[in-house]
Amino acid sequence: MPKNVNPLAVMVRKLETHTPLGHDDRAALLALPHTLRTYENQTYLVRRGGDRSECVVLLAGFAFRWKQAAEGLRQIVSVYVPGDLINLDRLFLNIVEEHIEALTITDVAMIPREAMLELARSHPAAGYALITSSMIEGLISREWMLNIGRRDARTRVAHLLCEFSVRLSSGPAVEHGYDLPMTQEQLGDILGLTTVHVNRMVKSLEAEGLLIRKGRYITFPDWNTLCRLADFSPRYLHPNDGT
Amino acid sequence: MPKNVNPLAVMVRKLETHTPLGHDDRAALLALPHTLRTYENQTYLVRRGGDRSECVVLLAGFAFRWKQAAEGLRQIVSVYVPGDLINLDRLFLNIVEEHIEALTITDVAMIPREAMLELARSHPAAGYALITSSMIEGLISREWMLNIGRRDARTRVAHLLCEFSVRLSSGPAVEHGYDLPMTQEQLGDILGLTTVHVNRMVKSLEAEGLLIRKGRYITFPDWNTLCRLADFSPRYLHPNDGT
DNA sequence: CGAGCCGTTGATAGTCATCAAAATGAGTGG
DNA sequence: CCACTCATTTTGATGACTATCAACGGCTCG
Repeated sequence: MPKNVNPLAVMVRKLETHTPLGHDDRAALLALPHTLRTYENQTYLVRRGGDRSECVVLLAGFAFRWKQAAEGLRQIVSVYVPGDLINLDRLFLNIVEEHIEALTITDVAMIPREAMLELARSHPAAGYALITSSMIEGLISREWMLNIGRRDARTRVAHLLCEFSVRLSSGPAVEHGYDLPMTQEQLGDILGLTTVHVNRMVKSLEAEGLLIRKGRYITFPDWNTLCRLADFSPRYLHPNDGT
Repeated sequence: MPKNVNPLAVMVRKLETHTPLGHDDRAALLALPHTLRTYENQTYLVRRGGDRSECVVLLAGFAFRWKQAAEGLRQIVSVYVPGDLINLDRLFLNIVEEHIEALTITDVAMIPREAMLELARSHPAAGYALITSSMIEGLISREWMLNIGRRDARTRVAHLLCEFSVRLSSGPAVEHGYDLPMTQEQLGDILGLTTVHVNRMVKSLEAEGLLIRKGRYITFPDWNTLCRLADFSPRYLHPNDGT
């Protein structure tokens, strides 16, 4: 990250993809007091019963939120990408059954809770943007529910890979290829599948020429066919386009 | 509903279960302009591309939100009970891939969008309460993801029945029995199972004496055992208790 | 009384989990 | 540079859970 660039700019840029902001609002968001931290891979960003006094913004790297069933099986319920506010809900709720963990090395900004609430009062449009981002998280959750509940394993895997492709590319012109930030075991924990079966589905997509892998880097030679097979449409990721 | 009672009282009561409100805030919520409507069973309360100018409050009856996969399979992603704001997210998002449908005959109040936004500006605590209720909806969604993704069919069914039992009983002292407002097919659409398999799981629970049915009315002779078997803990439904 | 929805049951098939173990690859230290 | 370790990916064999298909019974309602 270059010097002299406000670290929160990545968050503001993200908010502006779905909500228009005025100069004042943008300035107020960038002026939020914050402290920067770096977390290692596989450490908790937010833990059960942890501190509720700060809001965490993901600046670089990836993180995920998970829950656990009685038998120890894990379900990943959200994945966060740079610019995301990863625990906005903890401004309002005492959440004890969910954990947020770094998927890679991450840079985050911690913003005091009071500053967030005050911002929402003084700059309604900025508060509106924050709430909107949380509502989009809900949209994604519900699409995941559909994915897990009503699509077969291959379609599920393909759908998730498509979603990441869109979420990780900032602009529409970017090629559909990226570095998958997680293991197949973690994919399984997102999709409600076992590691073994995820592997077989990935290989099956590869065998059909819909996916090319070089290590963790994947590309999609035939994006349109893949989307059709995956039952994927990016509409739920960009709900306010054309409105 | 008796005369001289403000229909929105059911909503305010619900909000107060998770967020304390002052007299002013309560009064402002009750003073929201609204029109009352009744919807028949199986009609759309909110439909794709529909009107975004009003917020719908469920006063009596039940409703659900659903999405559809390519093959026509349906996934129910939320169920709403009296007092719920069922489309708060549409104040912020243009949602086209989700529908909200009445499960029973329902009474609703329609509140103009502008009045809602103005209320949030003039009475921050009331706005806070509204957002909190939306965050709780997110908590439930994520528990459903865990349920669908990582629990077997019997546990899934039992968990859902436990959840409804808690959500439908207003007070802690209420017995754990209620009138199930949906068919087994709809249960399947919530749980990602087929009708046939839901039926078998329900019967299996019944055979073990964990469930008694009289038509749609169900009771739980051994609530504690059922909760254990269902991997159910009501914590996610009452996130702010003890905080 | 017929129509239609809902719940129930049986037989069969298929998807995905489970168990076990071998490859691959990155990182470490000698 | 070469063992060596460890996480991750891959493969095979087997079995369990759930879907699918088909049909029947019960109930409500016009």
